[in-house]
Amino acid sequence: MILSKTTEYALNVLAFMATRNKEMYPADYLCKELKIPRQYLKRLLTDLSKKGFITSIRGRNGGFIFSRDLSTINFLHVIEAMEGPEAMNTCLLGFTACIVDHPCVMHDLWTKARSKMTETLTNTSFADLKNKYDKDKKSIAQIIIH
Amino acid sequence: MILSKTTEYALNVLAFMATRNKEMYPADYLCKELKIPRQYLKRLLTDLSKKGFITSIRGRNGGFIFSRDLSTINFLHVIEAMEGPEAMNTCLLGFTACIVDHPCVMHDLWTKARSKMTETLTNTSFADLKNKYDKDKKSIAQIIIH
DNA sequence: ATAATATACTATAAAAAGGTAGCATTTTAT
DNA sequence: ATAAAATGCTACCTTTTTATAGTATATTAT
Repeated sequence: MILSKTTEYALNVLAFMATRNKEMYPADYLCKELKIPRQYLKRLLTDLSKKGFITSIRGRNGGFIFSRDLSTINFLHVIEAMEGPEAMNTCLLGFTACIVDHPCVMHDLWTKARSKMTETLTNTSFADLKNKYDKDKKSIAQIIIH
Repeated sequence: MILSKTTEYALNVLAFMATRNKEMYPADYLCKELKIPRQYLKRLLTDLSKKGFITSIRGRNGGFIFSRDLSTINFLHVIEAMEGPEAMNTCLLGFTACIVDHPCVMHDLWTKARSKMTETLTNTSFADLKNKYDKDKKSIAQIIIH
């Protein structure tokens, strides 16, 4: 499963923000915690806020917060926002003409297997992530290591 | 699902070679049929032969043929050979430290969903692909459109 | 007011992926 | 032998992705 580094960063940032209980996440703080290149992360954060996942607050004491309830954002939302709406919908063989009317040889098999995955990505919101994190924290010392 | 273009080309070429009944596939022929950039494809074919999927035969009347039985090559083999052995095994959140001892928050869920997919890729050999192609060819006019 | 601390923007550099061109080498039909 | 037809190799170019630097703008504690 290969997502672009940028998408991984995005999921990483949002997962971090979702599981901590801070009121505000300044870029520099996130940068330090997640070891993502400073300027690149800043641009990513601006991008994520333009995409409606987080809200930016400028000025002293500013930073970023989620702009809507964690339960309304799932993993597929983020992946598709970053990689394009068709990212999880492409033909395994790369045939542009592989569509319902003219499926390629792998079509049925692939669609079935892939849908299992996107199902998971759709059914998991960042609220679920937070719940799991809060629950597991008690038993496992370090869940996200960074 | 995002594979690199090169990996898509690789699957495309091998799927094509597996389903046609030619004795030999010269690079120029594959290039014309599959519309993959000529020189790039040549390099890819050399690469695929070095990786043991196909054998190159030089000189007049040369070209490429599968170097082993179609039933011994599955889709995961090719994807991992192209993208690296860990390609289908990476953490969704991109945490390098997400391992069995210290799983990340998404680990269980993700591993489960993903394994459904790799299972399909493992269980489908290029012989299966050929069988499916031969069977479907009768009912669907054009299965692989290019 | 002003200094401190944020994000926003723009331009550019570096690295990786994708693609091109030309020539060398190998094989075989003639 | 030789020409044709194939792969092999190397160097380079283009595009995309990732990363950096510097400056502008906004907000607020003091």
